[in-house]
Amino acid sequence: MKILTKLNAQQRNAVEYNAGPHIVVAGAGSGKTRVLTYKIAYLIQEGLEPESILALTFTNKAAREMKERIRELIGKKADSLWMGTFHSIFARILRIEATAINYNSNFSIYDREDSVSLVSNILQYLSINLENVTANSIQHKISNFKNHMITPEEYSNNIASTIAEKKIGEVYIEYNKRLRENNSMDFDDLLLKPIELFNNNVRILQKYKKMFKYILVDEYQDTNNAQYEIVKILSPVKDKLCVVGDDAQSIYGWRGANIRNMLDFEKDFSKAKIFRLEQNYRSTKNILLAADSIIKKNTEQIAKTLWTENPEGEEITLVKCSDEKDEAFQIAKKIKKEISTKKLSLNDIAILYRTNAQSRALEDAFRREKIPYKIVGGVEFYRRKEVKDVLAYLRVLSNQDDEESLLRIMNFPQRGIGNTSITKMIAFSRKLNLSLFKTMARVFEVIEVKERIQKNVKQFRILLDKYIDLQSKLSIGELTSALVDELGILRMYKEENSQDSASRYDNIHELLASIQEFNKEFPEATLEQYLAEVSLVAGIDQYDESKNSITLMTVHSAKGLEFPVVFITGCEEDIFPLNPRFDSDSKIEEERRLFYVAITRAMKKVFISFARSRYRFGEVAYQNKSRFIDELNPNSVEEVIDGSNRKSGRRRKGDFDEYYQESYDDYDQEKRSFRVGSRVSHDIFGNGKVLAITGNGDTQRITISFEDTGTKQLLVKFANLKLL
DNA sequence: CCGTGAATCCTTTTT
DNA sequence: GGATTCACGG
Ligand SMILES: Nc1ncnc2c1ncn2[C@@H]1O[C@H](COP(=O)(O)OP(=O)(O)OP(=O)(O)O)[C@@H](O)[C@H]1O
Repeated sequence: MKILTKLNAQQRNAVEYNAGPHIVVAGAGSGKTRVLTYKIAYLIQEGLEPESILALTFTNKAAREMKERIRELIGKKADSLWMGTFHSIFARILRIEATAINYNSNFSIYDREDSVSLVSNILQYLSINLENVTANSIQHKISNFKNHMITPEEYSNNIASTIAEKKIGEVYIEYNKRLRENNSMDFDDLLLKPIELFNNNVRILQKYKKMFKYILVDEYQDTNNAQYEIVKILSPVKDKLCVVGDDAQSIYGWRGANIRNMLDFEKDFSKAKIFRLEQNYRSTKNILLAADSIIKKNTEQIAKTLWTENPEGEEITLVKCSDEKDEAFQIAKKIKKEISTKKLSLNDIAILYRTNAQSRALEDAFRREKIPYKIVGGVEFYRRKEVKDVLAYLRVLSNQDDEESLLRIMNFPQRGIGNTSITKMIAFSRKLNLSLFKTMARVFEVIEVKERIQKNVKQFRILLDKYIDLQSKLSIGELTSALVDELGILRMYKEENSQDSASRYDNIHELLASIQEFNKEFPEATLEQYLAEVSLVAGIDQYDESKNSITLMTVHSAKGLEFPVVFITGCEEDIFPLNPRFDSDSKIEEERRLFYVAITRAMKKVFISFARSRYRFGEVAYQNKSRFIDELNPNSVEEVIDGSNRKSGRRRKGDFDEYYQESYDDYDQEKRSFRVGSRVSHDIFGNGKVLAITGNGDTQRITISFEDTGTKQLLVKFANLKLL
């Protein structure tokens, strides 16, 4: 079998196994994805129909690439595989079966922003105004409930205890009700509704169980309870199920991912077989040594062996910086040096960070130093305001019940329908139990709305009707161009003539081009299909490898990727690991896994940078080097050459605190008494060590790690601290 | 009633 | 630093 020759013995065993449920548990770079890819090719070659294979990946990009690899191995048959993310595959199935769960097949998919705006409208509608509770935080909570499969009723009746929680329960109930009324689903529904669908419709379940003769799941360590449930319900008659994952790379716990799915696989699927892969093909010995020294510090994990035939390789270089600008500049310098001395291409280099906000300083430096870069994630194209505005039009044309989208465009571009009028129309529509869209046609009955504005509404409704009608006559590309043209959106941005509006102008052009392109690829595609596609694109899906440039992204986005050279930036307490102050063990362990993921993206060389101070939330914060740096095996790390003029010149890593301390006074003459590293005492919390000081004057805050009570942030003004 | 500039809040990671 | 809310002038 030709396919199997590209695999080592352990990989081959996993690929050939066919007797029941099995799981491949293995460390980074050991070829888990490769096993899955080859297994699918192998199955097809052995005569299984590609239509009967369901393969679930974490990102659309991963699916696309896997499909491409399979096509290289076995040809066009790969095209009829069911391959995609959980979200996109089940959105597809939900559209087919929508009526069974009382939805229409043209339902809209709400992203986080849409959901927040819906929550915000509900808060107003129910006149709920809670201290310290924002629409944002409630949306967050609701998503969390859904990820843990807690229904609104369950939450309200059994979990909510405080008054605030009861109120949140009310919002949750109303939120789900509105989604249904809007013929819309949020991201989480795309995983919950299939469960509802299959549990309540045996015939539909049987249909899909019969259809999917083999199910394969990549990145199984990051599946949540709902995804587990889906796999469990659908798992084929003879348990032809293969999942692969690495518990040490589980980094989406905050989103409901449950490592237990992985740890309990043997219990959950009877006669499950475990396969292990132990040879790493990606990284140097040094990088594996460093990665291992990190992950060893976690208590909860499946023990794994990982070895490589690759050379020892270079040690990790620590880059000590004074602030985020210095960091960016030093990295730019290192990049140029790497490229010139090792004849690397820009594409070989990735810059990773913990939070998107960190990209700013890096971008500035790369622009100045003329290093071409591409950036993954951040504010994604399809989430930009101007793009979402146009998409909202398309969503209304496709689904008139989508009230959130309708509200978004009601007065965009400005047509003199203000908030007051909209509120009146909404009140009218609630009273008569009509959709807002239907109310628009009867706006003359809404007597509270001024006559002049009634006319505006009516005219707007006529415009929408016209395009709803045109849908069947024009291609989606033509339709959108005509609409954008009639709305005068491009003209509007052109006339505004600011830098901001110029980029909006470009983005609308780009959107139109992307629609045309989609149209060319799928000439028969409907508006719904286009919208479904764009609602589910992630930042990483738009990653364009053909452009010759370095890549900037979060560590989360880098999952599953590999680069010859990796820079891990901002390795400071409070950034990476982020927010250790509210910490539980499980959270710090997830941060540590994230750091492990970061290191293991590298094939040949890792740089780790950290800064003494950093501009954050509008003020300068003094930073401490990340605990993860100290956890690295010293043998895997190069001695630090200190840039400053010191007598000793050469210094070992680990003396950063001292270095820090000396220069600290330069920054803050007044507040000498407390400095990072100082030991202090507090009347209630006891003794502790200062981790960070931010801000000035009355708002100056101090972060202290107390011996007994953990890390706390206090206002210096009130803390009444004594220096020890 | 609408649009604009100032004030205020919040501030992870993402399918 | 960015988004959203608030107050005021048109
Ligand atoms: N048998 C093999 N022979 C040669 N190269 C291999 C082999 N197996 C895997 N590789 C290579 O090793 C690298 C890592 O493989 P892959 O991405 O499948 O690992 P993974 O276990 O999924 O990694 P991660 O856990 O980081 O996602 C890839 O470049 C792949 O081509």
